[in-house]
Amino acid sequence: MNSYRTHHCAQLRKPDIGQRVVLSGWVDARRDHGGLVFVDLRDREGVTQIVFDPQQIPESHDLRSEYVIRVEGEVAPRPEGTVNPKLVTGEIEVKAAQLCALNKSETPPYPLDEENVNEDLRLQYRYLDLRRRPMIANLRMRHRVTKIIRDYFDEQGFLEIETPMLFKSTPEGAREYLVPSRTNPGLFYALPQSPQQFKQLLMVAGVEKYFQIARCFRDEDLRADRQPEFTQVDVEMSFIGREDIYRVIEGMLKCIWKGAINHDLQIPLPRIAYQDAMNDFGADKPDRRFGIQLKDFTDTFRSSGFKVFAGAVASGGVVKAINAKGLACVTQGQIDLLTEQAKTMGAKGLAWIKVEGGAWKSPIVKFFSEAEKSALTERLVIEEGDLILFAADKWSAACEVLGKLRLTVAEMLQKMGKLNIPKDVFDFFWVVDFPLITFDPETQKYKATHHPFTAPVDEDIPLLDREPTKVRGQHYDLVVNGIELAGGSIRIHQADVQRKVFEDVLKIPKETAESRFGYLIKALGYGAPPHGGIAPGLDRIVALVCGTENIREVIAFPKNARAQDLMTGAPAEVEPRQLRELRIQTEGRRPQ
RNA sequence: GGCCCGGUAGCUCAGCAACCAGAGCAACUCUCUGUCGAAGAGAAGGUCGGGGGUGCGAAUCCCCUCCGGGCCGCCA
Repeated sequence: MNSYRTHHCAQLRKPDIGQRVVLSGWVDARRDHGGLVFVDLRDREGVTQIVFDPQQIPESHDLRSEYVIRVEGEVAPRPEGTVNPKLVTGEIEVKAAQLCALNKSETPPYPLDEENVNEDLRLQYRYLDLRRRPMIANLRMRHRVTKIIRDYFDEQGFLEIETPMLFKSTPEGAREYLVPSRTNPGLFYALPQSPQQFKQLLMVAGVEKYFQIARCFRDEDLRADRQPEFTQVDVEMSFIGREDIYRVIEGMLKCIWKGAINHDLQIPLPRIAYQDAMNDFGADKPDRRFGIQLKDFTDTFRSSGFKVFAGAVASGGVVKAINAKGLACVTQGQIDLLTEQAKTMGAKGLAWIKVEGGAWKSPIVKFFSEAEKSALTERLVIEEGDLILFAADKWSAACEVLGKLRLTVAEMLQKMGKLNIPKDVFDFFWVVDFPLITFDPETQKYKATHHPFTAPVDEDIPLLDREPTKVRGQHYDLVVNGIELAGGSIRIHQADVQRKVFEDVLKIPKETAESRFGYLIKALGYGAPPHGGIAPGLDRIVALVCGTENIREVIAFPKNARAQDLMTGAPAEVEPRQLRELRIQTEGRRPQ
């Protein structure tokens, strides 16, 4: 028998009364009555109340928060009226016969039962933070989800295969973390942004069904749902099409939601086209849990007296609007903020109408004809108290601006209590029919919407040369509640098509394509099977089932917004000797 | 790189030009045999993030700067 414990701290119940037990754990709370001392003893599983008689055990007065102790004693019923219904062990207590202090503790830098504590303090003392009940629950949930995923893919005949962390730089995508090579002075590895190319090579190798709980690295700016290192459920299959991917991933989600939070997901999931998502919600990952859909008024304003709208239409653009129901109460300051937001996204301004006191209050409404007004009233269902926002621009720009404003006004309405989004709704769906390539105005070049290995939809292949932006990719995103949870595609498996995409469509010089991706094209030439895959974000999945929006809450040791580890102090300076070995010279730290 | 919010005791926060900057909790000392965020008493704890400016007077107003968080850009 283990000498530290016979039971854990959430185990003892009424039937155990009279038993001699040993418990070990941390002092969660102490209530010293002088002639009687209560201690809530906590371990990973829960809390049990210990009662000390200080006459028998005088050291019980000296216990403090987070001391580690071993207690031997007898399970006793709590006296009439002192049962604690908040604890599963609340009907019993342990009368201590022996106390052994295994370790003392410094006074914790912040109270562990406090909900709202500065996150940098929590990150600095992460080992204490993880002792808190919600954090233990999150770690446990992550373990459970990961196990469900492994079991699921195992049952489906997948092999879990590890791929290298030290990879080659492929600067097309996200900024990479570079690792200098000592044995090849002056040369660098890159940490993978994802195991994309290796999993395709595994398909060429004939693995057929691969998955991996894979760590990925991206040296980009952080967000609440973005860490520099994060985990993907990386999946790839051979001899399949898009439908097979949907089926496998939907099955995985159903198992996770059932096993983690006992929630029954309805599958198959709905699918919406990229074009429709943009038209109706102004986003390729729309949050459909609330209405406020975009409406198109391009035809209404084609020959309008309001030249801003008519002009936008004349130059090939569109006019779109949303109705923020009940938001006419916004202040001018808030309108200015919304305008500012629209401008940062490239809009020249923001046209709006407040419906207040039975009148349309707006600087532009005087330009509108009666026909235009009635079209707006009818199609936007305008009523007293509404706020209408317009965008007139190129199709994609107008959609994106209103899509972002839609999220902002929904947030404002939520804060005012005028919009309620239930917590337990999971609106899952697939977004499909993305354009294969997009024109990037910044570089004035075509670039892959997803990545350059994505296969075009078969019947669109003839358009590759003539109208490349019309070509749809066999790409799919999994979206839930406005969050992109996964993205993937059917890949190009013919070397000549892959070469054509690199050289003719993306205009990557032949030599560059060869040096960066030559091994992949070469591999495709040796009998690559048709294949495709997807990569759901594990951190986001776990955050969803834990009910948090911040993935730092479901990562044991996350980085802060500057990608620093506040506990260990990484990143840090290194010894000059280390740099010499790597033949690296630095300019030192950037002066602050 | 841009915008927004925040920084006052160990923690959470109040104070937002005028007694000497406060409260709750924690820590410390003491009292107490049925508490469960124990209670009561006492004593202690502050470069008001830092620097500069305006004022008779600044935690409070202005400027600069540092730190934390959120968002935009960025994330093939």
